[in-house]
Amino acid sequence: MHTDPGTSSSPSSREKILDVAEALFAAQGFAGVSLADVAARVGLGKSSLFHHFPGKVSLYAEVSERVIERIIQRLQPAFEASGPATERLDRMIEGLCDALAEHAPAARLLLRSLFEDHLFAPEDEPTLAPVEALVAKVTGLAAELLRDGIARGEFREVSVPDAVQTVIGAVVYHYASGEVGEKILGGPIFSAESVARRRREVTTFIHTALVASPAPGKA
Amino acid sequence: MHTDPGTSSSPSSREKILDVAEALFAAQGFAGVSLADVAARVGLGKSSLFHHFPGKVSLYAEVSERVIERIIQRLQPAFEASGPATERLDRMIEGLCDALAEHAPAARLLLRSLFEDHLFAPEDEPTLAPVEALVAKVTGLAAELLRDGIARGEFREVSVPDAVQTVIGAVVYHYASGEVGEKILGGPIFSAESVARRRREVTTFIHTALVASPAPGKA
DNA sequence: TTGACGACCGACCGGTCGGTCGGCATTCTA
DNA sequence: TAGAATGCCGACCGACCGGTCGGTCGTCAA
Repeated sequence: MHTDPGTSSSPSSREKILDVAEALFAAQGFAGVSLADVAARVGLGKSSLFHHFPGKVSLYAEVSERVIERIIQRLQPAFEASGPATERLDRMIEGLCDALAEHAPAARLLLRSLFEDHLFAPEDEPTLAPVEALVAKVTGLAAELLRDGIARGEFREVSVPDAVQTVIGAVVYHYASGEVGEKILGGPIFSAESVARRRREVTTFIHTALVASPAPGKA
Repeated sequence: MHTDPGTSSSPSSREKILDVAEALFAAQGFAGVSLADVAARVGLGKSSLFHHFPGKVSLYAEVSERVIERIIQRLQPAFEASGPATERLDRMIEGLCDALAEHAPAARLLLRSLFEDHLFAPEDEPTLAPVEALVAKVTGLAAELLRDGIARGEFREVSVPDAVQTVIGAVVYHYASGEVGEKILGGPIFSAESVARRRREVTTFIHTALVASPAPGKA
């Protein structure tokens, strides 16, 4: 009947709006983006945006949902696998790296979505609720993976919530760090070689930090 | 003669403006904050803000400078010490944790300052330049510490820029994670016990990840 | 007593914000 | 061919934005 995100309604304009809005929200934040700018870059009149989305917050929420869903899709195999926790951990981090690396705005948008809670009125909460649910889902699965690894004796006995927080920060921040990160790296963040090196480095870093036994493995 | 930031001019109002602006910028971002709101919370008329700061970007820049300078002050002893790199590393991370923990808005403001580059016009660059310089200084010192530790054989042979990025993300993100972080923790972020636990966990995490030899130390 | 000065204010400016409204094509349906 | 959606648009609205302006008030030095 109504908006069926995926194929029906207008397959072109709606997706284009989401793409443009995603890039702009990531670069300038919710308050820093004007719908007139979004519309102009898509090639539509501003009022046409309201045909596809009831308002700015809804557009922002849908953009965020799309980003997180894409990441969850990448992490699913790591969570569903049944091997040793160390391997699932590596697969999770690699999947997260890949998801963030192949879609530049994702990391910034993700971190921003954590910061910009206080910008929305209480009446907007139901609109944002699905996003919060998705975040809670993925962090819950990560915590479960860590708990399992500790129970199996594969990981040190760390505080699981703190470890989840550390992993999120260590992985996500890098792809959101922009110019500051590139100045630290001395080169681009999203080049093929940089992405590959980052994946290797951060996976080893977290692996080494969590695994109890001395030998980090065959890698 | 004119504005001497520190003690002269109006010791009260100017500091109050900076305090209020810091909290608001951290919570809502540069674009999300209105000067009218700042003025109202300080208890001044909006036009009085322009008496102390030439404009919004200058206010933002000075707030950011103050935050980063406070952090650098905390890290100084770690950088100036001359003991083993492992101890300096621990001291650096603990200092960073303390600085971020005792001043709640700091972490969010810090991360935001990385994200909100694209919000400012080229003409604002000279105003923001001191902030970038301070960030470059502290990241440079951290990189130096890591390089030294590797040269001494105390740390694994990691990619130093990546390790710096990982440390920043692992430490800073947590104190900026807000409601999401508290949902993951299952409790407050800035309570005394939470801060102490976090400090211990993240220090051990990074220490374990970087140090080649097994024993993480006495702490 | 005077006069310069810093802190402060209300009123106001041009411009931009998110959002609304009525209407114009095109296309699908019957 | 009637008619109902659908996608889109320009014009418009009230609210709010950062910033300016002219002026008031208390303080302090001469």
